[in-house]
Amino acid sequence: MTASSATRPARERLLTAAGELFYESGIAATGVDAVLARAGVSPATMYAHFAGKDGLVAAYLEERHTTWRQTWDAVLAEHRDPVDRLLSVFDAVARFRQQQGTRRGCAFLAAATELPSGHPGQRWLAADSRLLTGRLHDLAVAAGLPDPEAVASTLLLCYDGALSGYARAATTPGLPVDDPIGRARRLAADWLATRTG
Amino acid sequence: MTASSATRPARERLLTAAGELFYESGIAATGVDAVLARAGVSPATMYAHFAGKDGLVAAYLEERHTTWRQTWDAVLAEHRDPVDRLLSVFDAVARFRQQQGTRRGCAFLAAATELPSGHPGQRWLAADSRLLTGRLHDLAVAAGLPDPEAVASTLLLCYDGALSGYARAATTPGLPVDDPIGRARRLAADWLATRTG
DNA sequence: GTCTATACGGTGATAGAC
DNA sequence: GTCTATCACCGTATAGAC
Repeated sequence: MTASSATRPARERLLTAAGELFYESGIAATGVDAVLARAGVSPATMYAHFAGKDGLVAAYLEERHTTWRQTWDAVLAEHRDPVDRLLSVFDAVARFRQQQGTRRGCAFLAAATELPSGHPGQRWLAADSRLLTGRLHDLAVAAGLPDPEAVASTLLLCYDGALSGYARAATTPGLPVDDPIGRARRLAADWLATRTG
Repeated sequence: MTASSATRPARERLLTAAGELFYESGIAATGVDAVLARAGVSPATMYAHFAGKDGLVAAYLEERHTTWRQTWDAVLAEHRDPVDRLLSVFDAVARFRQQQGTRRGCAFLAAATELPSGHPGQRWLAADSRLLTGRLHDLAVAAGLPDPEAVASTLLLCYDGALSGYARAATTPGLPVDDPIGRARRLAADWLATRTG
């Protein structure tokens, strides 16, 4: 709190608090007050750094997008086999979730349902979709697979399905959730096997 | 339900308006005022029928859950082959979306990200998850498939992935979306084929 | 850059008449 | 049952001092 305020700038503390609260409780349901209280920052300071709540939301999504891309980059660098590189999206999101300590679903899909059209944060939802489809497409091409568009679409479908499983689990007590990401990876791998073989 | 009353009851008009606005614009982002204006109903009338906004939200989710289950029932009754019955969840959701004229993602997954814990509407999110996993499980048993829990989880993963595709498309202009439900159905069918053969 | 205090608007909810 | 009118609150944003 006071110690962290001496070490970390208000802007960073705001982004951290926003990331936690927006992700856990939802964007629309989280008031600016709650973010300010958690960050230990006054309203005026926030408005000196961000263009209102919308700007704070956009900055939160941008930071999350950047971190996610870097995590995927790191995992990608560990693999040389073309199919492993294609499937790395699942390993990367598993690592990302472990790093962030997240337990709910995809922050970008969640934001897609909450943000009104024209919101500055929309840009990062589109960036997430394009990063996923673009990379998966390119990796499919590199693997020499036919119809790389279909490969990207199918793997994205598995990816979204896995993350949606966590969203369901968070709101359905008792629902058995056994490693959706691992399940999605195996499903995608089996499907790829029928195309490479 | 019937046409006996001269004018459509206020309660029904409210549920219709709520269904359209909550689904299209999000629950938290939609004010009660907007629902009242679209339904042509006064505030007091709404509070005579529902226990506040939370009650209206819960009633909206309940109605959607009921309609969805009935649609699935109807599609299920058209098939006798065990695998077709298992895959009917995709045909049913395609028909449901056509009937409702929806273009966005899953209303229950969306609500899962928006509703705070303890909200009366949470019950219907859980009901949706349990309906899906329970039926898929039973249909897998009826089909004589091994590990019916895994079958249900994998098919639910495909189902959620397909609907998430529409959520992405709604917020990412230019993203190619070619029949996610059909893609999910084929993916699930291929995966089932490796288990039945 | 940061804080305290405050103004403003919108939203959920109620009272009372018809 | 339904409406008109109104209230009370909370969340967003700003003004001015340090």
